[in-house]
Amino acid sequence: MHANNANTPHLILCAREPIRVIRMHLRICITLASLLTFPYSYTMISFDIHARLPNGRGRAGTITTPHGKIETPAFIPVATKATIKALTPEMLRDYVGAHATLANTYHLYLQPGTEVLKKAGGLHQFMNWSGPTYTDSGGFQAFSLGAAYGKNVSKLANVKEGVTIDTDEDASVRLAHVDDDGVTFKSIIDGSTHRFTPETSIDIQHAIGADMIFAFDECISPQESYERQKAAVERTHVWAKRCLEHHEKIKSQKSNLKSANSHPEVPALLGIVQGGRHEDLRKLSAKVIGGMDFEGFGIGGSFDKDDIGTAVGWVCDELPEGKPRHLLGIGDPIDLILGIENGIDTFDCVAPTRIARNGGAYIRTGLSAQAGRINLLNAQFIQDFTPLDPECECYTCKNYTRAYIAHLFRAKEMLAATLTSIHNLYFVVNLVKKARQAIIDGDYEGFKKKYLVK
RNA sequence: GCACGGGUGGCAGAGCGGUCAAUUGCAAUGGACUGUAAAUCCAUCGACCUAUGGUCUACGAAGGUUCAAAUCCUUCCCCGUGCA
Repeated sequence: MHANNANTPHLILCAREPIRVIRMHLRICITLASLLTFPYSYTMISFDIHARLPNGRGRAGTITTPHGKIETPAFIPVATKATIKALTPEMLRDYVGAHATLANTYHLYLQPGTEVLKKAGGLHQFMNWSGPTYTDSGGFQAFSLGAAYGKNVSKLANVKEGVTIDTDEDASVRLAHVDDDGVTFKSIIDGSTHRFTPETSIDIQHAIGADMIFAFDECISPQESYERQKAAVERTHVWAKRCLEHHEKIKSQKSNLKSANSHPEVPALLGIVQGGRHEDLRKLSAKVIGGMDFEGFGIGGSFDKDDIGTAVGWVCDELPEGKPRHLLGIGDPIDLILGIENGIDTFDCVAPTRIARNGGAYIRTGLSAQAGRINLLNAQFIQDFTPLDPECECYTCKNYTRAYIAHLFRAKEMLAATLTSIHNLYFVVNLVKKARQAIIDGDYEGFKKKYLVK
């Protein structure tokens, strides 16, 4: 089942029947397993693969959750604080066409807190999003509020430009400190101290109530040494096991609480692979995490800016075939294409909305790095009465001009963020949808040629 | 008309003899943004040049004092307030 299909593309392309049989077999196994282990709780998720790329990695499928389906590959917009910034959930559904959202444990734990989430009836009801949801575990905040705090450090490094070692010893300014047992955070809201462990992260995520939750991992800077990367991988593996055990414990508790009319919903737990830019660490992590009983996988940590696809491929080749793979925090259009062809099923990323709020709009002419983006604050758009992207069919592009949105940005009107966020999210969500269709149609290369205009 | 107060770079507004091409904010120009610390951050912002430095022109205008003036003095021109 876990065979590496990278070298056997013909098998994938030509033999549809065997795949269907394997898929059926797999579903039966999963169903049986969940019936035997957790007879009283509703699962969780299932994953079906419908088509594959000739390279054996990329695939098109469907994740089924208690709140609906996600057709994969899919781009999952980020709703950190239970809101897609500047958008209503209705806009996300009707104008963007997104299938799911991803919220954040650390942020929702601080504000409004799990009691409010529980009383609201869970994340879906609270934010009025009826579709599938994820929560991230808070592991990333150990990085962004820790080593990266106050610095211009991205989790993407450019190896060609050289990677400097992080020698900054002034840890006092950090808002997060990691040790073997967990992470001590300071609240970004009021500075109060809070402790996250694998167990508390899982507890909080259960309380928030998403369909899919992530293990608590350690994400570190790409500037850290190999030794430090290795240590983070090992720590992440220990924490993954603890998350899984704690998750199982909560599941059985929920099962025991079962009454005739209650069907406690249990989220699916996804393990996270780390390993930075190092092939051996990535493969090791994928093997270890992939061997644990997660329902899906996240791929986190830092990457080489120029070569995300390769690292993703190392990992996906090691992960079990039949479970969904989520590439955490990656969303540049070019990276989505590279991720998909290397075996990623879902992505989340703040880039489309953050870039939108800062005046940037994706355009179709060239997805290579900066070529595929315009800055609406540039003087040249003040009297440009064309749509953001002339080839785009989103709500914003059908109804508004660059000149108008440029005016809104200069006037600091909120609608600028809304219109541009709709466009950017539509852009990436639909780019991935088109990739999915191309996989199903067997013309991924044609798709790439069309979208990778230099 | 008299008495005060004031005229500083696109705007607002510091500076009140040398360390001032002039604090700061806004505006402007460009850049960055990849599991959201982010409607944020960074750079530039008098002109020119053989450009981690140099030259010139600048703080209403014109003179003057001084080694040195946005800063002191004189006159003029504007603006505000008060009194006639």
